Amino acid sequence: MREESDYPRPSVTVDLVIFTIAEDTLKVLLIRRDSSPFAGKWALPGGFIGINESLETAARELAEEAGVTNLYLEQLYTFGEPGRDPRGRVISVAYFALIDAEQPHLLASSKATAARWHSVFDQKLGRKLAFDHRRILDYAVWRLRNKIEWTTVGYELLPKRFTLSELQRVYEIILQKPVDKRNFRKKVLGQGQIRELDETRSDGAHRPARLYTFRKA
Amino acid sequence: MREESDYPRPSVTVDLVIFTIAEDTLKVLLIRRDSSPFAGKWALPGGFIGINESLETAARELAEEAGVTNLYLEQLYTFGEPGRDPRGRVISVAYFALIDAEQPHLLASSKATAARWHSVFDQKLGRKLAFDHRRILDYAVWRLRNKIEWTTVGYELLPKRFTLSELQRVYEIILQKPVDKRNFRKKVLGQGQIRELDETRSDGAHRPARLYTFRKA
DNA sequence: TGACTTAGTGTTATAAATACACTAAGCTTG
DNA sequence: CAAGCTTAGTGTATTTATAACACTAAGTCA
Repeated sequence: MREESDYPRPSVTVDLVIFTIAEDTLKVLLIRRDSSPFAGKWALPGGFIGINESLETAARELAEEAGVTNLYLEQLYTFGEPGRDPRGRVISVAYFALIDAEQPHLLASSKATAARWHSVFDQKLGRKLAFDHRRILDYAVWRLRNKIEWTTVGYELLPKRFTLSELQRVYEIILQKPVDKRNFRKKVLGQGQIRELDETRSDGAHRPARLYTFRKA
Repeated sequence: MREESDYPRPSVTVDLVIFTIAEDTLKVLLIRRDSSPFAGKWALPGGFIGINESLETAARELAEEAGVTNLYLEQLYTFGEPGRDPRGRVISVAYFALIDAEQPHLLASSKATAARWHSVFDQKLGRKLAFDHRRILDYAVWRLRNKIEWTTVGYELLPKRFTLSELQRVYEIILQKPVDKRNFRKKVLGQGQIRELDETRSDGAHRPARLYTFRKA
């Protein structure tokens, strides 16, 4: 076992995969790089960690700088292959974040002008990504798909009040397959995780939908 | 976003949680610390990563130094709270490893004399652990429990040829609860992941057990 | 050779997941 | 203001997975 750390140290960064639902698709927040390497390509928001900053705090600050707050955050994986960053050895602790469907609109007014939401399912996105961010993004999508099947994390992508159809649509977008309406409603209502509100929402020439809210544990 | 890394860099280590089954319990490999901090306490095998070494390679080398080879390895989580190591900022990428039930016996003949197998369920173990290794170990046990319920990772804890009773016992030890023999056999045989061998093993005054082997995907 | 001990085997009941089609209600427009 | 449009909302039957449960089989040892 190597003893003290007089060895050269790698840099440590935090990279963020921030998802949201917008325009009927799953979007990820990317920053356009204006300098080498990968100038002109798109990258996950990321930055070096402060020497006294916890990983999660670093992730939250990064999100704020990108104009996004109030997020669900969890550690995803640590990517540390030598050579993944041409500038030198960089180990990146990737985090996975979800924000609700109202926030993305606020982004336009943020200072981070180079930040843009991209559809995750855009086939052309792969070739536009810097570093190994394609792989990180793929892993994050895989994780999101697993998680929404076994947990209630999908609610993090919706505003406080939502309709069951909206919730179902979130599942369909993420899983990229249709979901049976009756079975879906049976399942989520049976879970006891959402509360029916005394309110409905009308939007368009059809029956208004009941609103629900998520009760956190 | 912080730009170049002229900031002070944290140290990065890899820590290993190596599990095996021995003496009818789940064991973890620990190293007795002979120097400060935490002299006399037990720690997970760990070491600083080389500047050109991948995280997984570092983990495998670490295992070899501890006298263990041929392991199932997967990344567990990255622990990076400031203050988790009194010597300074140390970010540790923890790996989770399983070795089969024959290897631990080889350990006695290895050079790593300070290495010892400890029962994970020993109540007194918690207070003997250095750093935040209690937390890392708890998380690894939690992960192992989840994994054996949804995957075939449990087979990694057995030698190439094993009986169904041995496999069942692995599950009972890890889950710390009894498992129904008939349902268990139905499930694992139905999975198509193991192959029946034309061989049995006698050990003691009872009917000999059929041997099986795991077919990897 | 009889007793002991672990190996090995099926069925029934319960719970969970799936497949499937019509009525309800507000809005729009002619 | 009535007819038609559109999405909201609801129940049952089938299939599949999980859980509970007890006896016979076969080699060893005394």
